[in-house]
Amino acid sequence: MPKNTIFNPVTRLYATWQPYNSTKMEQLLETIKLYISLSPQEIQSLYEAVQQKSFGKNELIFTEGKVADEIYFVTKGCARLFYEVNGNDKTAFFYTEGQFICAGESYTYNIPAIENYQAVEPTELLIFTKSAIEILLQKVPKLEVIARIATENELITCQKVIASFVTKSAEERYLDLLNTQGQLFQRVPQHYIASFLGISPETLSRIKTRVLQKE
Amino acid sequence: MPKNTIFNPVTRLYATWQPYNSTKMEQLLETIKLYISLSPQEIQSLYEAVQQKSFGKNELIFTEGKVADEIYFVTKGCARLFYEVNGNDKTAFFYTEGQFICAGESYTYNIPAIENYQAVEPTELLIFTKSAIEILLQKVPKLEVIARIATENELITCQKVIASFVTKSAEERYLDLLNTQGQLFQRVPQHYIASFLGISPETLSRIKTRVLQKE
DNA sequence: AACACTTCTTGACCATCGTCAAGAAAAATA
DNA sequence: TATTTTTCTTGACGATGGTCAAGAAGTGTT
Repeated sequence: MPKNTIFNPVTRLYATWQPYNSTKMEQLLETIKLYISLSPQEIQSLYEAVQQKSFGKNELIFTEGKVADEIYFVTKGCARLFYEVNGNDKTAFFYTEGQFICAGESYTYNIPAIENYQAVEPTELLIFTKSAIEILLQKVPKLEVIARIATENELITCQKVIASFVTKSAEERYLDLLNTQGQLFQRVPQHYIASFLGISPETLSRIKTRVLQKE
Repeated sequence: MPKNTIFNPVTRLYATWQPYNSTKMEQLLETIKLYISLSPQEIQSLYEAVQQKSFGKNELIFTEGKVADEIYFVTKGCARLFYEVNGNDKTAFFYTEGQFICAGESYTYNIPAIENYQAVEPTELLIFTKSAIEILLQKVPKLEVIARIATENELITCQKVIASFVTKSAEERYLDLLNTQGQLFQRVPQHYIASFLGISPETLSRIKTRVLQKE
């Protein structure tokens, strides 16, 4: 049995049980507590719905072509969303601690995904399978609220990204990212950030020196 | 009393009542029926929650600085989302028949919106005020599903737009738009489309001639 | 410490894009 | 229909960005 086998409720008897790590779970609970409160029993149901998995640096979390049937929650590390486009890959988004990851269209409409997700540092995820979520939501319907809020927040974030592409120059987007997500520059290779900004690595390098000279 | 006054439940006694147009409502019902079925009583509740308003060409539907407390549904015409950025405006999205419009962050978190919405052709909207939605969802909880689906679909659309900015050139984005939303070029001024593609009107004009020559 | 590998920077050169300005075409208005 | 206004196109030119290539800096591995 390979290490880090994903726990699958359907094949429960055969899979390696990955005990949840209470520290990791607490991080999810913190996020949930921002919006609703849960009884000990409800928390127990949550525990039963989730598994945990660790990914090494550069390890792939999910690859295109598959139908997504899991939602991930980042408890540690950083992952990126990238698209494989004729040979080279393009980073479209970063996910850090406290964020949910889901290949939305694939998960919702059961079609093959075009997204890839990869750990860019050692990363730990909580994993909810679709079937586990169905069971969980029957037991604890008010968690629907969390799903709605997570979706709304991601939508708001995406709309801001689009607004930045439409209204701002590459240099402005770089400065914005520096102000709002500065830690990313310490955590992920610059060429990933470049493609997230919609430019080449060389251009990002030149923008950086240009900005430094202005100071 | 100006024509087309927005019906406001709070000032019901003073506002002009805009009777709903059953043809327009049917369009909304068609959209809803794709996902759930409603009893005659539930449809009646929906009718009571909604008002209708017409906008002339170029009329502003919603402007930045206000806190959004309404969701719109386009039954006829076309609207654009634009941002006002030091003097000139930048179009970030188009909404046509069957789509919901909502300044998400403002509506969700009660903060002033930075978005503007404008009719680019004579446009007719169904309007749901926040308070009317609250009442409606208490009466017909299963409409929550529609809210969730509409949010999910908009998220998926936004993710595709971001993917196109990150992975494609301006010319490729133009060709994509032509294939998927070609009618837009017959309906809205080209400089709106240009800024939606993240380029200047002149560049779009040149891309068009370049593409024509390739054929 | 030595080596390999990845990442980052820099230069050269060319392609693309933005801006300004002028005029043509199309649409709205009188 | 005539006139005004808006939209679209085209040219010129400068700014920005992409690509290729070389080398430097930094990481990780043995």
